[in-house]
Amino acid sequence: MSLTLEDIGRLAGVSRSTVSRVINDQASVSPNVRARVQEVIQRTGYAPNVAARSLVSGRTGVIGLVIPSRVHALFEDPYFGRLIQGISAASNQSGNALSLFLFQNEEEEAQLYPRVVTSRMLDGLIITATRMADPLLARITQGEIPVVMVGKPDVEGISYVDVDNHGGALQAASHLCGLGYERIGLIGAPVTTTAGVDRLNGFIEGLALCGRALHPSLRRDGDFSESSGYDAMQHLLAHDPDAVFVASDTMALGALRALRDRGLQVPQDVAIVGFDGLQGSESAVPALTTIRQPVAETGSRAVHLLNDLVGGVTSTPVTEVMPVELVVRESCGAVNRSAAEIL
Amino acid sequence: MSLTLEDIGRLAGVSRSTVSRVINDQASVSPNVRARVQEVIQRTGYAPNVAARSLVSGRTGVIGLVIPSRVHALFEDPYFGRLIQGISAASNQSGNALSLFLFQNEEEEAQLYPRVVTSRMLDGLIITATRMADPLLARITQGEIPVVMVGKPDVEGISYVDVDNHGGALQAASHLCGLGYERIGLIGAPVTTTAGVDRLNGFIEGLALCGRALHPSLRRDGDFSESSGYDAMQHLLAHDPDAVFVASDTMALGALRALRDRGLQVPQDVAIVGFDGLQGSESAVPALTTIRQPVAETGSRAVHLLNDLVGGVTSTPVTEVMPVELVVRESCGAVNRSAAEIL
DNA sequence: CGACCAATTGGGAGCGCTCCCAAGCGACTA
DNA sequence: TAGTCGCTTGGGAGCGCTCCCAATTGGTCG
Repeated sequence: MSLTLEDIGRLAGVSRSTVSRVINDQASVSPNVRARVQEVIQRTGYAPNVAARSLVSGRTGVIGLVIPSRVHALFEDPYFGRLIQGISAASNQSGNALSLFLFQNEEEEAQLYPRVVTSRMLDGLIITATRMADPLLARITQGEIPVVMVGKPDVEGISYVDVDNHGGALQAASHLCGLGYERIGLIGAPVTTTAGVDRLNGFIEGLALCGRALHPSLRRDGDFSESSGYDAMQHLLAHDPDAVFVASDTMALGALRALRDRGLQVPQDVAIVGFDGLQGSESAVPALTTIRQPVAETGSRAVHLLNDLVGGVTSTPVTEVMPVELVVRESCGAVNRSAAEIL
Repeated sequence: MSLTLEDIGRLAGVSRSTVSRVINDQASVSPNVRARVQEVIQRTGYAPNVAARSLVSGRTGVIGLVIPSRVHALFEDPYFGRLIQGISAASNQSGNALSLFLFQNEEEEAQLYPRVVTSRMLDGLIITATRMADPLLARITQGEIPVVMVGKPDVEGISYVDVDNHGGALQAASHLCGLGYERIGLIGAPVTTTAGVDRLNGFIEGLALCGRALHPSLRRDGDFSESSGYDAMQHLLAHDPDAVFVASDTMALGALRALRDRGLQVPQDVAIVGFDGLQGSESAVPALTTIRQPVAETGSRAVHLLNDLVGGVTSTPVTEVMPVELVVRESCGAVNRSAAEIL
């Protein structure tokens, strides 16, 4: 039914081995033989059987992307779509296929993960959206397979790509301080994630640099969902903030909605700075000032690190931190401010 | 390094063949041998090498999900996240792995698709988000591999799962007519998609049932993006609609933003009905009346159909249409209306 | 008590590929 | 001219599994 190396060899008048050499770009094939073989491959549309190939080579050409439990909620956030796009693009480019593992619950995870890893169907794994003390991380460190994480894990010895959560939050705090706000609050990301912890600490440090502290009543954590941002903002309003840093754009959208419902103006009554730089932050009303993180690039870097690991280029755990960028739009009040200054 | 059937056999004191029989749940293995083998498998954490297995069986246990070009824009829409979740869950459940193919452009698609198909890495393919006269469809019909589409293709002979776009749009039109609106407009989905065409026709038919027609100046098509909904609504406003059916929730959110920018009230000045039933439609201001489609279930059904095709249960193309449901919230004015009636 | 049968088990073959070694061949040197 | 070397090329072995057939076993029946 399907063509084999042997078939191509017969058609080109050479042996299986020679065809294999041509396909794998190995030296010591005479130019005209190479050309003849390539012509036959082109004409027949032959592609090597990946099963046979990986049976002997031990490589499958497939990398896995694991997004563990509780994603049901998380997928609401456009972040994952962007990440998947970045990872997919880089995989395509490096000649890998991408397998997606979305685990609905821990049971499924516990059942599927070991099988996936030990059945040798993957060359390596990219894992994201883990939480602290995630049972998944314990499995990883047993190290049957190369792993790169997106987002810093809370254990040592695993390669990862992270974004500068700390620096971004610090910048957000400084920006709000610099604009003269006095009662600056925080809607935080879950502190069960390293991103949540880093954004919290960066924010606190940023306030400290301006001689301020984060008053406990002006902090409320959400779970990355829009509605949790809405709820958190409602609580904070009881304590009268004049500015709030919201540790994700999706939650910031919820915060904006809460303010609108209360009839409050942004940024006049309360200024807002978000974190992520997602599509929706630009078309929000008012347009959201935010810390933009390079999501697709983060995914792409993870693929490259993983390929290095798989190819044996790297053997020790590697770490990379992607820069973030403050994007000033309307919600922080900086625009009005400078307009006022100009007048 | 890695365990093989032979190793397990040695540990259990039986042969390779017997272990294979146990793993594949075949008859004619004595109960105590079976138990002994299973114990060894459990203890060692053995999982069969998928490459070796699929080399001989011709099955890989992997299904592919293809989302073709131009998705860069589309991924903004939470629809795809939901779809992927549904497909992933069903794959996990049926013991398949899921490979994701996001093609950034037609070139990449033309290059990768044939290789993926002919290299036998996939048992079957789910394809979505194609447009009319999509070059990808021409390839499919050459039929090297079982394919199920999500969304009706514009050619015959391919299995697919679709949602009742026509019926949903018809229902939206009837609902708005029933509420007494007179100048009912449409922000359509691209007519380069069958969903766009079906929603358009369903809407026109629904108006016709109430003795109305869609005036050309009250129709404007978007491209599923929030901003296209914004733009379309701005144009429609020049023609003074009192209600608009927007053929996707994401575009409806854009339409809502356009109305807010003009200082118009929803539903008092313009009523809105969306289509999709996404998360965001509920927390929109005002909450969006919409036609809810069962996205995850659609994906799940596609996996099941594909498995039937792969397993040889089905051989002729199969078609399935998922029901949709009108979800009445605030933006259509029905709530206020009945409140007014009560008074 | 011997022959036959079903149930269970083991091992060979082969899936399509890569790797390795040996053979062929032309050209170049002593 | 004979020997040697390097470049090409072909074919055997084997990756780990499933499938098939043959061998063994225990039990049953005439």
